[in-house]
Amino acid sequence: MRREASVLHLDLDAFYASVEQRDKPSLRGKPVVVGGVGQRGVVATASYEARVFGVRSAMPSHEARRRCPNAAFLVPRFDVYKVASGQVMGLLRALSPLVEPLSLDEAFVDLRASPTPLDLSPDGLRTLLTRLKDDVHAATSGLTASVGAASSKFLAKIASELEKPDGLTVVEPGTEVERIGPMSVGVIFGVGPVTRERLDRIGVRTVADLRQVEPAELAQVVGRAHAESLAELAWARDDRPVEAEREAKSISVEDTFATDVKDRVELAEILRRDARQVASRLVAAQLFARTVTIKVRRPDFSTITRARTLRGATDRAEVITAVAQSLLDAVEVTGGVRLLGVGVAGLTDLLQDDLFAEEETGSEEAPDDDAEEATPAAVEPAQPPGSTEDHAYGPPATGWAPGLDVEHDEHGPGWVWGAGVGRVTVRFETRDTAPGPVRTFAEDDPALRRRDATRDA
DNA sequence: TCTGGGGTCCTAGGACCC
DNA sequence: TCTGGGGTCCTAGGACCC
Repeated sequence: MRREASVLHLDLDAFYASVEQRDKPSLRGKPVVVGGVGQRGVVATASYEARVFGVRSAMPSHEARRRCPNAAFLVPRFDVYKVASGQVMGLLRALSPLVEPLSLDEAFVDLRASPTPLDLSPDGLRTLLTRLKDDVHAATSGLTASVGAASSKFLAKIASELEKPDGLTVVEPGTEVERIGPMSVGVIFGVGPVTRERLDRIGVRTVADLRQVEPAELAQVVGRAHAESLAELAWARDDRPVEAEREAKSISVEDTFATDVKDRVELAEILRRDARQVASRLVAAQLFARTVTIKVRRPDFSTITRARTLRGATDRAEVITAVAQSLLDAVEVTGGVRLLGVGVAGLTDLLQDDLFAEEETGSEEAPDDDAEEATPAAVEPAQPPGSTEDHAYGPPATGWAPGLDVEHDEHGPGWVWGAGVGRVTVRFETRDTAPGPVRTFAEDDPALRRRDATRDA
């Protein structure tokens, strides 16, 4: 805890949905839901207009449709969100170099680390934050942020939530303990539904209630490590530093299939494709991994993971594929698989470790008990590449998912309003136009193309 | 027509070593 | 052949976050 409210937390309001409303004038002021549009999709972000109908993040999309059938349901356009996020992070770094992004739409800033001294008095902070919000609005062509400043990360994050959306709250140092006392324990980062329920059973509902619990009892209910941090946070004691550079600890790729997959050959192909993606992300990050993990979710939603740690690290797709495949071989899948994923952990940037991994899967003889799994050569040819590219688990066959940016030779730029039964409906408008007209085309109309909207800004 | 995808951190048990 | 304790590494599962 600091003497001054020098920790800033910024959170962009309904971020994905707000970007969509910015770029699609006809959706401004209307309910918008961004997320998976398939049968098994869930809501990533709902606009405030959609929240009125009870649509929430992580809700199944079909439930969101039931609650708000008139909402526009769009797939995420991460490339565009990344551009906006980068603009906002840039503004934060201009305030102070010590910025810790939590996601595309959220970050902490340590204002104490500013090279030029800032006025950290409550009034000074309100001025600073007001200007920051204006700058965000201008730089992103209209997005709003909620910001909070306080003496710790914990309080700053609570502060930014208090007046959402478009909020600004400075928690004056010295008022923290009384401020959070009446709040639900759920405001504490790390207290989710399960912990809340457990705390509720011992009569703890508010942060102030938490202060009355014996440490031993708390540890019994939520575990030792968790208990210690909860007890501290209940008194607003939080010394966690803002950390700019956080190194990745794992990389993973997973897919939930539109329909459950039972065929092992098909699963092997998916596994290989996922392993290739993981490997290319390792290569891009110049990292190597020692542990390979697979994740299998069954139709009843039960989920298992299987992991194997290699003697050395690797970034090779063939190695990751071979290990993942041998792990999958030992998993019962006759009932079908709903989700399959591949991940790596134990990351290192030491190149020489890779030599060991090559040994492991490269050796022809494998006499010892703990000898490695099949060689890549034995696994790779199991299925001709590309044979299952267009699949139930992939994107829609035509690629015309609602929300995507397109361009038509005659009508210009627009976005996919809907697609199906061989047709695509497009609304021709952009961020800088008035709401535009809607037209329908054959899905294979040669005049219609995907468009890269990241250059619009 | 239940329940995404990408992560982090913690716990608990077993193997293994000294 | 009467039973230790600490430390590290690994695996599996689960809570939680955005």
